[in-house]
Amino acid sequence: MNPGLDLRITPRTVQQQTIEKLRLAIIAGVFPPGSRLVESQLCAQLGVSRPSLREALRSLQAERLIEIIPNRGPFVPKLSWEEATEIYDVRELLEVAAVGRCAARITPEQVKELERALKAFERAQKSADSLELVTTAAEFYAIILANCGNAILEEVHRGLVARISFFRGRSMSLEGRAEDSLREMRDIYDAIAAGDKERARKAAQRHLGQAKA
Amino acid sequence: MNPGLDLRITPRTVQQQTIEKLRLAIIAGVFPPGSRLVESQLCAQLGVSRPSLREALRSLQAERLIEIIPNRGPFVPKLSWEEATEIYDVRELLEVAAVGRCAARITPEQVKELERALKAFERAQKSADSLELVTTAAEFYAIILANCGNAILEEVHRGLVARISFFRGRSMSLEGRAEDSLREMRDIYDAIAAGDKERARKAAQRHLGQAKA
DNA sequence: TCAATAAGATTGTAAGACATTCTTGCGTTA
DNA sequence: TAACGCAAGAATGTCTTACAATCTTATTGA
Repeated sequence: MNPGLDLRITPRTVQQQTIEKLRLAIIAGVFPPGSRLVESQLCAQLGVSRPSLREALRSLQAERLIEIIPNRGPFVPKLSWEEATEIYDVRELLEVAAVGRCAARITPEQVKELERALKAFERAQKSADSLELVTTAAEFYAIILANCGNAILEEVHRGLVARISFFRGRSMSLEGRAEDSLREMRDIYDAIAAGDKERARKAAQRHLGQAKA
Repeated sequence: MNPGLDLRITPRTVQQQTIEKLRLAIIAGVFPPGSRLVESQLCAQLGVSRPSLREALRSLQAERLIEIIPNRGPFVPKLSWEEATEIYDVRELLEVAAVGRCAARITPEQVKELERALKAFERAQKSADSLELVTTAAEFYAIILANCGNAILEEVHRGLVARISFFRGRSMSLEGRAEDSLREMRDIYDAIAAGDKERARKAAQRHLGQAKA
């Protein structure tokens, strides 16, 4: 037997589902930044008891997706421009590293996956669908992070991306930017497919540097 | 009035204190990796009710300081060598970046603070106190992270360091390694004090590369 | 010896209760 | 009129109790 393999089936508990529903709702912007989350209302909407809900809220607080002020309750934080910039900076750091690592270890099968993601982004760019652009670009990077060979790197990255999800819907909609993005992402893809670590890092650095502006 | 300044006084709630006590206990190794955390026992030890304790446990779970398997309860995870390596890699990434940023923006006052931390490490090295070595080295880096100008970077770093705290007690005790560390850390300090970003990054890279072995 | 079963322990979830704190509207007063 | 203070209502923090579901362990029987 392989002792490292855990075949345990984890039943989906109530508050686990509560966490996921709330997380998705927050990321999707159902609760806009600044809005308060009233326990009694959420209990009614989700159909769970207050203890279960509160446990879920604590998890989301630890993820920094919500803030909880004692005696005032939880609310969705408003990202200041400063905080958003800091998150973007760290995210860039992680993504550049991930792209480099990915180039050094990617398999042909994963290259195919990445190619599919790139084509999805291309389609989104042609259809000028702003939401699709964001989604497919995120998917492209998610694949890179998933294949960078470091699960921690991926985990931290996912946490940061979740926190700026509301912000990102606004950024990609700038005209003309999408075309540049596609070219830059293709550069990244080419370098990764060629297994050229340094070129991949440079391309990613360029892309993210552009996106910052 | 400065709208960015939040003067709110946050009362220390029961489960906030519970989180902190448990976090410290886990980091300090009171609950060794692999040990189970039984709710009823913790309630009695901490003097809090089960709902409060469970909320605290959810927070720690989100921080990855504990794991909770449904119907089996929480336990302190055993770090595999693989996971530890991944955490170290990301930590290195963050620290090198932080050292560079720190060098570019440090104030004379902060240099003094860093100097004190370095001297504390030097004293620990002379007294050959293994625990002190780990503590003071961590403090040295904590100061750098606190002054790197990016709170997110610091926050992520702190989360990762907490997860490998139990691991680190074992590493620094190697004979001779402390002397090298001191020299390398002095290099980092000198470069930061001189405001030389690239030299600081190189020195940090060298130090962490050494520590990995 | 091994498997099946039953008892005990632990967790997941809910409901209720109460003190504390925050918010808000109203009335009073300068 | 404006500012202050007070009181009522709402929401949260915390605890207790309760019970079903699940896991662990010990016992029993083949």
